Amino acid sequence: MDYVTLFADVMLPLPIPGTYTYRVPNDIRLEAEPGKRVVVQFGKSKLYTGLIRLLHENVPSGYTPKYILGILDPLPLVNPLQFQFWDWIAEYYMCHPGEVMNAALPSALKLASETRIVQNPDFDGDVSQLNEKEYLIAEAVDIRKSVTISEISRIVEFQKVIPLIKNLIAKKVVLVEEEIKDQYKPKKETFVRITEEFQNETRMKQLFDELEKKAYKQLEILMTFFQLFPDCKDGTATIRKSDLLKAAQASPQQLTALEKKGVLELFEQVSSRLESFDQTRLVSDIQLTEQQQRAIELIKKSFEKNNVTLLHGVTSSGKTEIYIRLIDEVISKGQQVLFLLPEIALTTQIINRMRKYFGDRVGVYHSRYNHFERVEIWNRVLEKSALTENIEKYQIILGARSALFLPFNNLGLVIVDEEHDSSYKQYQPAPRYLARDAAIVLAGMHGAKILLGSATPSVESYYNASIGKYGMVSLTERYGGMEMPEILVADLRVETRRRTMKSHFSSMLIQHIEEALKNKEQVILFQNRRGFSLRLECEACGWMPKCKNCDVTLIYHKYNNQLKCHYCGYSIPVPSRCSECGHTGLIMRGFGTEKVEDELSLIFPKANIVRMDLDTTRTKSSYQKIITDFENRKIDILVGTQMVTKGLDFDNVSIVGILNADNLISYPDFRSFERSFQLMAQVSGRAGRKFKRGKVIIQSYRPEHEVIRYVMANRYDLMVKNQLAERRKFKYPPYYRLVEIQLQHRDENMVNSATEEFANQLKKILGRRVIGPEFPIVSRIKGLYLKNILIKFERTPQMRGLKQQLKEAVDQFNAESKFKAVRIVVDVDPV
DNA sequence: AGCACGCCGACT
DNA sequence: GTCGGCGTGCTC
Repeated sequence: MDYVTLFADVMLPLPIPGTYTYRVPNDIRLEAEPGKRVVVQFGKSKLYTGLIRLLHENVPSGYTPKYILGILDPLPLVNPLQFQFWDWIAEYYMCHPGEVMNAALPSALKLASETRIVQNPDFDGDVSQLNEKEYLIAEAVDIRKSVTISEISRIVEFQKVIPLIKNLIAKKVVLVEEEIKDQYKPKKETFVRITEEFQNETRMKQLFDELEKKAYKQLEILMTFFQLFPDCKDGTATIRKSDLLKAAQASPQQLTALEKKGVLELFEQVSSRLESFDQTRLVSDIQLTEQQQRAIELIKKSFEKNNVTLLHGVTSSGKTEIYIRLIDEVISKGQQVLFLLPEIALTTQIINRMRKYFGDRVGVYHSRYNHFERVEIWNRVLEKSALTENIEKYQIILGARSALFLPFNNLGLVIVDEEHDSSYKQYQPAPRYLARDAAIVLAGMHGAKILLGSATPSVESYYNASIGKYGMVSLTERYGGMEMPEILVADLRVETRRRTMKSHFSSMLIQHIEEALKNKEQVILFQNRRGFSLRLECEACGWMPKCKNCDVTLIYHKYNNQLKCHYCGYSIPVPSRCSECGHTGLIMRGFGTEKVEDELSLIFPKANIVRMDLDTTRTKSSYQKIITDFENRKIDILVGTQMVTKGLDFDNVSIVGILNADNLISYPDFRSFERSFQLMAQVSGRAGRKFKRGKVIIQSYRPEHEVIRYVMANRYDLMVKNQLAERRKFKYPPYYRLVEIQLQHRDENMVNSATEEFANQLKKILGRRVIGPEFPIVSRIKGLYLKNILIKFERTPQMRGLKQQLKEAVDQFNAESKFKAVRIVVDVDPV
């Protein structure tokens, strides 16, 4: 039959502009569809997974298109709304579409030619069902253990590789190596069922009588089984062994006894990696306070007029119950909900809470999941997926910022909790997007409503609400009538002068901790990361060991007794003498992690002190253990970084201490004032018990500072007012939009002159909107010198055109100047 | 991003 | 005289 040749514009996961046109082979032209993945050769030898964006019949001129080598998906993996969203991100955040694709697709969906194929450990060696070519590949894999796709293409014809490998995977002969790397093994669980012999009712009755006298617990196991499956008399009723034991409160030995008697039989079954959860509570059972009830009504009312509503609720005001109610209403209409949280706020506390009400309809998506779990989640959001045809779809996704990219097709509501959190901004690599803002755009494409929640909204969102662009609903009372904590400031100047400081602890803080411990109450101490790190310094001349690649001092790590750079990983053993003056007296500077513990335990020898920071929470389980121990009151004092401020609710904390408020406030950034307030207010929110007002102690050398005064008075409103005035005056967001342009090169002079010239070029089109060039705080990273140019755009409709001009200027500078080798990184709306 | 092509320094 | 450094340009 004659066809007009079909062509496909394919998007590749690479930092290149636009799409590339490939020819669709006639034998698979019916399978081709936008949104499906294809394997294509790009360049001399590389194979990539691309996505079909568009099918057409326009014969390209000037080159001969290559063939698509294979179509990977029976059904589209990406829907048109997603493509529209990706395009917006690429456009707005000035990056390449391929970079967005890279961020959006779970890596397990992007097999490239260097993906290695290995033998499936379950392969029994039976090659009888393989055809000749499959056999050749199987043999190669057997002999060489691991083979790349391009190597296989030397064995068989290039175009046939992908379908052949697909067949071999289906026949369980080979695996894709990434699966091995991620320790992917299908999860197997033991299930229990009644043996054929005992499906006979009289036989079972007989057994019951026997067991009643001799082994009552075994009888209980059986009774529990029959209670769970009251009308199942055949062998189709199965239950997870662990579930049965739990329900019957029996031991494995007791179950084994039944197995030996031939009553029960155990068998293994592959189960989903994603845990299954039962809904144990009904949303309608939530008892809302009057305040919460009112808030829900106000939010709904606000949604009638505004797409975006800001929920400004003080800490512990019960925002979660409000979210749950709103989510319930949206999913009952058959729509999807996206609930975004900052990564470190995605704790089991919040996840379990959602699962109690929504069971298996909640999916969780964050960085602690491996590639394969992510693919499963993707497929359970996708409207039509071959993989999960008969599995219940997720209607609610609880996730960190990357959850924005899941294949939603019918969003009704997007919630961005802790919307002020700076970790919503992705900085490295591109796309450098701000998830909160992108969520608003995504919701707009779906016609969904957006709820931004925070106890301390960002200045931007608060401003948008105050000018009527967003709706706003406030919760001013804490749940259960809990009072706002009392905030005290320990004046470190006075305490230092009077010599009442013990190491880094003021007498005021120590006194309060003592009292809390006496009352069996718990304490949280907060220290930001900067303060936590230990540096080495020469006593005599002040020299500090620096990284040879980066413009930073090295950080001491106790476990391997080395100094390490936190930017590039460069590390050296601890030097014994100063390399400047040769002095041997090198001392530790900074309030290091162990030091806090050591010194605290000297002051409070009986207290159980645990610290929580990146080092002690490397694994998911260690993090969870600290939380659980703290909840169970096994820990008296918890010392931690930002981590202790997010998403955790403890009910026995009477004292919260902020060890050094000053290094928070003194950070040289236009947001430092806002950030310090948010952080201190958030940490303070951890204080308070059901029947007792909590206390917060802020240690500072500058207790008269405005931020501290606002925190003490709990005056978020004044903080914002102050900041808005400042930002208007100095041309910062929300009145102006920032674009930061960073130039990078390993030669310092090159960066200097390039930035100088580029800034001058930009000034020609953008005039006084161009600020700088200036060195960033860390001016060299991984051997590259860095210099920034900042652009301040006013918020007018013409801004789009100017941004377009900026983009052109960047491309032109990249392509034509003598500074081609200088890398340019553009960050729109830096946070 | 990756890879080939292409022009300048330390080695068989 | 070659091997290899990474600067430059292209990939459907």
